[in-house]
Amino acid sequence: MTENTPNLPSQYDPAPTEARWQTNWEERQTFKADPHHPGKPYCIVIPPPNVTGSLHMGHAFNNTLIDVVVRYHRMCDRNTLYIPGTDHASIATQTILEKQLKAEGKTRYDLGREKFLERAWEWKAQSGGTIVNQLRRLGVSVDWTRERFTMDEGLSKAVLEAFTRLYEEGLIYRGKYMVNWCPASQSAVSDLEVEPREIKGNLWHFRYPLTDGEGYVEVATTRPETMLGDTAVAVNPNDKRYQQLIGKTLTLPIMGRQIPIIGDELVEPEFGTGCVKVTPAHDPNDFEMGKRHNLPFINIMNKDGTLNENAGDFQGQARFVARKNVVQRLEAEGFLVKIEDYEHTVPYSQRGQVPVEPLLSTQWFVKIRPLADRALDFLDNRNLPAFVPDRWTKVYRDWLVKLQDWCISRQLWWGHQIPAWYAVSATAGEITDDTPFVVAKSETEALAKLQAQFGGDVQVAQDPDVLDTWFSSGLWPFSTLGWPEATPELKTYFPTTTLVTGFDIIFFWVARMTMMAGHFTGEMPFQDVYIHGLVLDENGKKMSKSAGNGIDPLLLIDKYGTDALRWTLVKEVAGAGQDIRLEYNRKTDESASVQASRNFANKLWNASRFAMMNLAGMTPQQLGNPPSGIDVSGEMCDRWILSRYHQTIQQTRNHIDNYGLGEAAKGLYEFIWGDFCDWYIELIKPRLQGEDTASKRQAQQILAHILEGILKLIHPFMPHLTEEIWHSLTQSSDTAFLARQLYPEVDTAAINPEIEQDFELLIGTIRIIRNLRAELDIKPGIKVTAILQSDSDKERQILTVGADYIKNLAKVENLTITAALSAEIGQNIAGVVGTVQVLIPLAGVVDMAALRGKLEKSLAKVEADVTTLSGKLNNPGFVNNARPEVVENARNALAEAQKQAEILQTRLARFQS
RNA sequence: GGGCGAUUAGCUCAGCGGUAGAGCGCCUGCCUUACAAGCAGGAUGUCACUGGUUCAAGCCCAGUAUCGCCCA
Repeated sequence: MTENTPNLPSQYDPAPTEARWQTNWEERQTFKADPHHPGKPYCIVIPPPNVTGSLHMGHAFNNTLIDVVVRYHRMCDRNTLYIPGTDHASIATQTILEKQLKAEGKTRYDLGREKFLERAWEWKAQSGGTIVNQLRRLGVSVDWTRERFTMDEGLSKAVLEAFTRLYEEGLIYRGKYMVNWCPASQSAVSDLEVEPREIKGNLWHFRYPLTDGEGYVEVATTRPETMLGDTAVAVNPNDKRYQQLIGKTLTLPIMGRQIPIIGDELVEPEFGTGCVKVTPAHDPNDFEMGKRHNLPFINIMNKDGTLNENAGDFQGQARFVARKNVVQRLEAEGFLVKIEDYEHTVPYSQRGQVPVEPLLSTQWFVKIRPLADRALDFLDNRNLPAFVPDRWTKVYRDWLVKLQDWCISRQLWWGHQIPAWYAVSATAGEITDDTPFVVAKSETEALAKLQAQFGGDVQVAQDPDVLDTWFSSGLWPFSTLGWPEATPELKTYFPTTTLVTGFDIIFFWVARMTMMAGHFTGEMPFQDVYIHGLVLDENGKKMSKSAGNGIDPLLLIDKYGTDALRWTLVKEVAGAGQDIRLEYNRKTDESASVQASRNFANKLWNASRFAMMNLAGMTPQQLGNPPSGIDVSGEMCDRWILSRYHQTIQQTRNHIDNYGLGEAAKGLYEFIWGDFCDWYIELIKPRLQGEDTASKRQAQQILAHILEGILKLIHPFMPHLTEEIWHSLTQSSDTAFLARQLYPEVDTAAINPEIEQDFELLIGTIRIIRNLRAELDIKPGIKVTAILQSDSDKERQILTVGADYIKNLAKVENLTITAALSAEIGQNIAGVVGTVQVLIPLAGVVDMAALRGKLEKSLAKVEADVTTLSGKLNNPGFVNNARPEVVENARNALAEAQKQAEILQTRLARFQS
């Protein structure tokens, strides 16, 4: 230790360090991008979280993975931009607001649209900062000066531009179609926002009488109330039972309406009775049949799920109340045949958590085929975007192939209001299905257009609906860069490099971005799509709000530090796409795996402390770089650690370049804790405290050089800790940052497999001696005598070079390295490594039986090896067919095993005598 | 019903043709002036099952089972 020892605590305290660097990075605009900066651009846009949400483990995982690759590429001198931002989440946000209103006994209609939106913006301002501030605690290296929100001015402009262009190109239309209606949100929802649920329900069988009095037909349904809107009964035209009925007329019970029996191939004769009731306004299949057979479309339902005037006596009843009453009435009138128990799937609205109602209504749609086909063309002909792991390509492709028109209108207020204006003079302000309209970028423009058509005193009203949130999210990779303006950002950073996201939104989001970008920019919005798995809870279950099994990342950050959480999330990722499971104890809020990562952070902290205590207050720069790997002379361990270091650089870079983040992390862990801390630091301690100034200087140089390299290598994973240590180590000013240093470059000349292999013999020898010491229960402070015998000149040479290492790390006083054992070495115990036999003379009383047992066990293992290896080599099939180096390896292994067996037999024989 | 993934040490997971690995946990011994959030040593496996390909199979192929996810 020197007079310049920095006074650092022996335990790393993440909280103050992390807060300090987060503030510092942001205040100094460390991650602010400059589109005019030279260097190959590297850009990632954040998958925008819901603005009124809060940070959950999925966000933590996603942003950690993104931040690792972003920080890495920034350090590789790419012109890097990571854009943060949030999404307005229309349905989710509006649901929250309406709940708040309900608590006050009000509805949104009591407030009116304008006041409601004022309130929505207030809520956004108040809660919107939450998730953004939580993101800061993850230490993400985003450019905060470019933070965006899907409803901010620029992005709203992009939405307006996209909508009007699609409309003018005939790719957006308004029409009356069957949509998924959520009576809870009172809005249409897309197919993706509907989840099927297995329900134990009933199948009701009814009798409909033939008008001519010649009997009945029997129909079965899971939704009895819809019979009020029936306009036909259908049978399969090939069904012999009913063929003759086609064309006849039925009298619909309750309503008394005359409805035809039609023949349609769609009817499955095996289902129910083979006769199906047809309700064209309330079922997608029936809708198609209705169109084919020109049936009336009778809508019996209001937007809130109650029945309307077309439902006769049942008007005003909620749909499920009406269901009971309709069944009761049918039973009373003798039309109910039977009620069966019936398990079936019912589509539920994800947001509203109620069954959706197929409803015929007027909505806006995107004509999707041209957009999807374009995206498919990019995928098939240019492999864009490239999915990692590749298996997601098929999922994405299949989806695009079968994609149907996208309903983009939502009967909500929070969101981008549809830029369509209607001439409502003739309808007293009402917008009907037939009201003429124009699409325009502003009311002024719309008014001008309508006036040109209808004259000066036309009364206009804007479409009250808003757009699906994903419409604006679909523009995110280019709207955030300034589109439709031709900004320098757009020019430099688009197409973005990579999208990192979970598989759950490939359809929702990824496909919509590729379609929108393909259409508006003629390019795919990113080259690669890195799809990661989910964070599962301690029981391997998906974390979800409804299951209540989420683990709060902030709790773990408070307890163990951000770097520890980041490290845990990354190191558990296998390959690229597997789910990860997080260990967690719900009683104590402790996580063994995050704790292990905290311990690793502390290990690096202490190794750094040790280094700084031994550098005489000098920085790596002041000490100067060590001789390059190939030239470094003298100490074998110096050449060894430099070889290991450069190999680690190479592997880490390769892994990150291929999205193998977990592998990169594991490799770094082994190098830092194993090679660097357990071996190199221990090996150079005598030199650091010794008198040989040249040797000491070289050890200091390498120690400092590799430590600084380690800090750089691991910085993308553990940014705060490394930034902190780097400033101490390099004594850098507050304006320089590790985050902006260059990532270490590999020097392949320093990689020396032979040295590494030789070094394994030394490590093995040290381990054997330590093991023998433990067997003999020799206290750590006591030094022993050891004899190393080998017939191999090479092995003896390696042992001689490394003699001091063996003496120091195995606590050996008298070390003999010899080709031939002298006769009088007396009683001893032995181990074997390579073909070196390691002997420690026995002193005093020891447990002979135990030692013999140990020898016998080793021998048995080695003999088993000999058996399998010689069996292999005696097999001509192996020798003739296997690759030469494989056979060679087997020969060497056999020779070594035979030698080891021989040594152990000799020892055992001598031991017993 | 269609598709995808998983099944390896008590637990969490690597390994994807050439004699089974890591971390945690467990056992033993250590407060060795970087670190007890640590150091050293140790034990632990019909690699889900059944066939097949191969000189050689956790690893490739076919099928079976169990669990999970996605789509209808």
